[in-house]
Amino acid sequence: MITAQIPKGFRDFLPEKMAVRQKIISQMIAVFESFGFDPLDTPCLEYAETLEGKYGEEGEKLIYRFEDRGGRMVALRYDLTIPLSRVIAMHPTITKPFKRYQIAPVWRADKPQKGRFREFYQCDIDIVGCDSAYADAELIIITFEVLHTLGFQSFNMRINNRKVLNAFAKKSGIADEAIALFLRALDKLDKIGPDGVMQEMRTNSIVPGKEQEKKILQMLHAETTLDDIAEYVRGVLEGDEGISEMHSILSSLAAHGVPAENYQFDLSLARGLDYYTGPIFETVVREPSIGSITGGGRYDNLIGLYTKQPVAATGTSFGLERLVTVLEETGKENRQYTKTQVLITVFDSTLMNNNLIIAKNLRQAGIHTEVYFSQHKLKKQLTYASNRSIPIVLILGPDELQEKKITLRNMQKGLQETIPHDDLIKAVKKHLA
RNA sequence: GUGGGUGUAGCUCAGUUGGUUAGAGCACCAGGUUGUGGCCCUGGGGGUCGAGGGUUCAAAUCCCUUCACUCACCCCA
Repeated sequence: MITAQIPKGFRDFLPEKMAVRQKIISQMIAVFESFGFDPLDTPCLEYAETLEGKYGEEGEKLIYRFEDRGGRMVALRYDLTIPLSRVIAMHPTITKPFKRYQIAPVWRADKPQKGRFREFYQCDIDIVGCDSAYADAELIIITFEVLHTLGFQSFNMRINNRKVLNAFAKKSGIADEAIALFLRALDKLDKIGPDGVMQEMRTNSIVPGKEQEKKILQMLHAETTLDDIAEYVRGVLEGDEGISEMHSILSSLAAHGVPAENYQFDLSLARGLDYYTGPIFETVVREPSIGSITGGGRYDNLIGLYTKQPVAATGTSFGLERLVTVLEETGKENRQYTKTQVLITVFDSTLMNNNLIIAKNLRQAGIHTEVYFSQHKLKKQLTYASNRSIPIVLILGPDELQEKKITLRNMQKGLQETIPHDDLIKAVKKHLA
């Protein structure tokens, strides 16, 4: 027996859901294109080895992988960044810097919960073949523009840099093998506080001594500024580079007029994916508590894994479902989802051809028109229009036909008028205005 | 992957210490109104009580298994 279900963490999108999604997507694309980004698409399926070994230990477990009929190991894409890197490696002659956007589903074999699905849409923007920190800054500026356009009020874009983090770890005497653990502990600062982070570092025994512990704790406090960190890592080449990138980014954001309350340097931002090499960033919203709604960073070494020539790249990603969830919970969703503007009701089949001609004329005038096909009672036809929030209903029965007139009912106002045939388009437009 | 919570009508949920034909509101359908949605009135349809097994004279209720949903952790968009 077939049970009418779909796999856990997957979803159907009914028209009202699609309306919100499409609105977000079209506004987002407008912003992307205004910054010179072009669309690019890649297949859902990749060879497993293309994806493996890129995301780190935790990410690796979440890849949907399986054997196809030919015995090849394949995998559903886990994000849009790795497939893009593969494309760049396969097409080395593509003009750079290459700016692209992509809005497409990705799959993660995660346990679903609020704002977290096994299939979800990422909206990615990437700049390939440019190592300037201004490229990273532009991604953050676009993030702000998109969220601002969508009507988001309180959001916080956290910015950090892997080079600074590495230098921070090095100065604190953390061994190279322990850096992943160090970053993971650091990432929990929000949740468990400085002492909690230190506790976790102690249990993993990654800090060599008391002196280093004291230094780290000092850096974890909220008052710590970028200058304090710069002072701490001074002399480590990587650290100095990272600090200078941070200055470029922060000044760039200020120059673009991004409000200071919407972004900040945050030493505790680590990001889980292994492939980041430079600036990293993510956006969080306070309510609903849903984790991050965007995230990204620089991945200069990734493309080099597929080809001999390394290519610098940076990118960021919006979680479409999470954007929808936030907009819904803050009450910005749009209830009237149909695009239909006019419904033509029918009395009996002899009048149907007449209705079809009127519908054709309305459509030619750019009006979205739907014809009711079944000879249901008028009451039922009006209920249908009402349930779908169709604003205008045309009624043409024997009475109207005789006088060459049409009854136009404005469903929102509950008013109706009978007008001559020739005035129809003008009248409809008047009611829609 | 680890640990809680919840599964009863299309939806949101009641259902007493196990006790006869399992209820309500909303939604749906029909009529009141033979050419008029929303408000009101009347009536109606709809349930293998998530699934499988067990205990019992008797199970929505107790026990076991399993599936699904949900929340937290891990991690992340």
